[in-house]
Amino acid sequence: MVTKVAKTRPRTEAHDEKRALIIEGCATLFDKVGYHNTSMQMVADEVGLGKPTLYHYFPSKIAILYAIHDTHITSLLRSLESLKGKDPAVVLQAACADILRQIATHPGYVRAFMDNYHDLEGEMKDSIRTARRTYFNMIKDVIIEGTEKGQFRETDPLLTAYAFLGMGNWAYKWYPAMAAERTPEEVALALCTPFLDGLKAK
Amino acid sequence: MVTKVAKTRPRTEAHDEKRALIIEGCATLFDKVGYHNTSMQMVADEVGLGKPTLYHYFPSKIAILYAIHDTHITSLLRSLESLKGKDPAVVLQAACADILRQIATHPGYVRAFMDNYHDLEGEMKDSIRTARRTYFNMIKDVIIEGTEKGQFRETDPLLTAYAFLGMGNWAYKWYPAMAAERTPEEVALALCTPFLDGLKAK
DNA sequence: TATTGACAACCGACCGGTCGGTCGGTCAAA
DNA sequence: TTTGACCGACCGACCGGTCGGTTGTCAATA
Repeated sequence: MVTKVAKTRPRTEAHDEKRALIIEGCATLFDKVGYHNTSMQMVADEVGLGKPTLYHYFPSKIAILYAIHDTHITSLLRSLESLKGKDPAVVLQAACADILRQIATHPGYVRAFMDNYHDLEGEMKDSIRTARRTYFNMIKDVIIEGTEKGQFRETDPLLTAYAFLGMGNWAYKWYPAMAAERTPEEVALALCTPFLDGLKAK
Repeated sequence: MVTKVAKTRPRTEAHDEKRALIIEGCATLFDKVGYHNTSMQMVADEVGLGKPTLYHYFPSKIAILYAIHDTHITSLLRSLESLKGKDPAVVLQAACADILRQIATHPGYVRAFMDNYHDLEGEMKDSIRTARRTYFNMIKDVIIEGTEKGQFRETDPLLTAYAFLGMGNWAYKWYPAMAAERTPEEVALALCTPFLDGLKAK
């Protein structure tokens, strides 16, 4: 029988595409009416499938919510990772622009990520919590680095990180309404300039 | 018949107290599990009443959500109103402390206010939207005033107001966990200092 | 090359359970 | 005897998820 070469069927090719399609449809609805007001039937209609077919691609509604969380936080982490080594102030402003870009291009992902984290359960919640913590600590470490280099004034880095991320994260409430007129980079500059100037050591 | 003194029955006295009790029980549950995961039966059990009795005090679940929104925003508005005339930077920091105080003392109110505004309907939503706008515009006007007085640098007051409120509002996600160790005033100082310093004109 | 059979994709109909809300009534106070 | 406070039992709607089955396609076989 030698080696088990060809694995039964394609599986990955079209399958993963449909999965992505379902996630996208879900995100659209989550953006419009929120997670709890979105039924699986609505998702099925949005994607053009029967409701039972959704369960060929995801084991449960929460699993889709998890996929959305995972996609979003993975994207943010990868982006922040690629900024390593740059100047602390530059990293912070770029991270802020990242968040705004996600809000502009994937509002449903961000809304679910912000409002429905507590609806995750078990291992899914653990996994996302870990990723969230990693992201937060990376931001906090950038602030600590800036302080140690003498570029930032002495602050409580925990609270400063919360303040900084609050500015950016909160934008999911208002930025979608003006995303057509203002680029993420432009808005990130306006948001970060006073904050970063105040943070800079005299 | 003279003046219509005693109105049929007590009505107001104990009635309003029970209403407040129901609101408080609701807020406790909203804080713990969120609006959508709180059933009217859970509220009834929390308050020690039968479920139908709740409907003697509120016409619907949404009406309780509205009462919570109304209580919260009214409190914030009254507080901000009382700061009129003071120095812009002082007003902003005090407003930030107000928000943090509300988060510490009424976390359920704040969580519902942040996460479930879109679940309000009709006139209730209109009314809260108006109050939210009023509050936001008052903050924006304080920023404009600071700029006109030459105390703040020139900025886009809209985005600056969003940035400032984002810092404070976002705290409902993390401040409850440390509210026992850090006072609202203390945290408001840490949050506002870099931001306000950066905002101040050179 | 034709046959076959295994499996992915798909779904109409249905199920158990829960939810917001109501009905019809009891009871105590005044 | 009126009226507010109260609630056990109930209802219709809807939701997440499943069942049982059909179809289309492709790889192995003969």
